[in-house]
Amino acid sequence: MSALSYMPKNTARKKAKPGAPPKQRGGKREKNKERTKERILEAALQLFRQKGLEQTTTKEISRKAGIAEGTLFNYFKTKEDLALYFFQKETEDLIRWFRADARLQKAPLTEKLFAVIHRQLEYIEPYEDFIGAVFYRSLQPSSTLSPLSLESQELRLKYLRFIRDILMEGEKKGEIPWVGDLGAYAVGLFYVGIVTHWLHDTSRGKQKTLALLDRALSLGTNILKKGGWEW
Amino acid sequence: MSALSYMPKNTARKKAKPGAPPKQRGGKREKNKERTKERILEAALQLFRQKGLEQTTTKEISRKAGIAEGTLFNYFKTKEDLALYFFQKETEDLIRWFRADARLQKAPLTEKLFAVIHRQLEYIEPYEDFIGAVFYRSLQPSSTLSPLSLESQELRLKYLRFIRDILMEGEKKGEIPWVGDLGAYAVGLFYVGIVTHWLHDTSRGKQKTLALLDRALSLGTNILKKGGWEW
DNA sequence: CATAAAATATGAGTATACTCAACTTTGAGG
DNA sequence: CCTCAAAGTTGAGTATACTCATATTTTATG
Repeated sequence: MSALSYMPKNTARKKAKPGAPPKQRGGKREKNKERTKERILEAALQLFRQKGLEQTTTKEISRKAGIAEGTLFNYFKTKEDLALYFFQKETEDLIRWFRADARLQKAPLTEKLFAVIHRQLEYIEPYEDFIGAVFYRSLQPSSTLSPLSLESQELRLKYLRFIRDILMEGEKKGEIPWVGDLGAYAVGLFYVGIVTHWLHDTSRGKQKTLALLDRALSLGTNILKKGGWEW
Repeated sequence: MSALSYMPKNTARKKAKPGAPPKQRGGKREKNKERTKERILEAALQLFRQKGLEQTTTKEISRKAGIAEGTLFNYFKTKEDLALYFFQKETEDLIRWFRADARLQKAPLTEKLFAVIHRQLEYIEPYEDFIGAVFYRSLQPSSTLSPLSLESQELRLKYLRFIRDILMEGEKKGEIPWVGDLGAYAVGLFYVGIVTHWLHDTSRGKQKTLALLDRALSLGTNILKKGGWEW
């Protein structure tokens, strides 16, 4: 072997796409990443439901997902972020589900809102044990301390825009007067209240919360019809 | 020295009050405890305001308070508990302050509620940086995971009872129809909304939130006067 | 005052969320 | 197939909230 074989080859090789990311479809890399993310989410969900958020360690999640502990943090900035992911996914599913239901599109506003909130409660039911720890944090405004806040803000905005759209349909059909963005904000706030009630509700099948939900929505739309919003 | 001096004296000494705690007034022990608690709170408040909740370590707080790190946990179960303490104290102060103001006792309901909420906002202003992190947690329902929840529930109940009393005065004077416990709950929920708005409000002196507070309270009482609550 | 029990303080130790420098895998270009 | 840069993985290391066995202080009692 000559010394030459150790010399660096001066074949000024092009960097593989230096600026924009390659983003090729169906590559092994992308497929693996997706599978790993799925495995983390599955492991986390199972453990959160089993032992709650605080009692589940990131070490456990990683072991169950078959990865190193450090890898988990390549996928989710924090453990809280991981928990919040379920909400993000649910919000997206919720919007898709609502838009796909033709009958619901024509239903009265009250029914629409009831259906939306009811579906959300149904979804969070299995997570009851760790939901309290995560739900309220998703409301926190952005702060330099929490790298999560931006994302949870985005989630909140997506939800508010969705509600805004539903209300606007009601406005157009003359079911309620113009309530603007504040209307969506009020519904969001109402949802917080319902979840709080739901978390405390020990009645069979959370019947009390469902009853409250029904009555409060009727009350709200009735008030709006009477023009209570003009102030 | 004889071996006898090592023998246990068999003078069957009475245990100093075995059952009930001594609870003596003005003792050195009680005085020291109070002073230490004050020193911890002072140090914590200063640091929280300076660097926020997350960035402040318990080691720092202890050092500033002139105690060992372990001692801090003899006074407050968790760091969160320490932060929550400010709210507890404020709620107690708030109730005292309201009851001491004779003019306010006779004012219309809207003014009472505005005064109460406005004072709360004023109080939390200096804590803005860490309030978001603590405020929403104080809403979480009890859970075996969080040893804090019981206390924060108690705090919430104290506040709700206070609001309930104010509303009851309005009911008696015929300012609003009977709203019951749910009325207090609604005001509490409204307060959550106002604080959320306040946290996001970048207008000078939080003017927008104050305007919203004023208008929303008028709207609310007007609706109630019209009998909107009957459902 | 002397003593013991109870209350409180202490800080080294533990558990765990998260970081980071070193290692491995992938895929484009030759 | 070979090379190499970029992407991704790894687990030992770090920071820090909280625990607990031991030491110290206070108080009640003879």
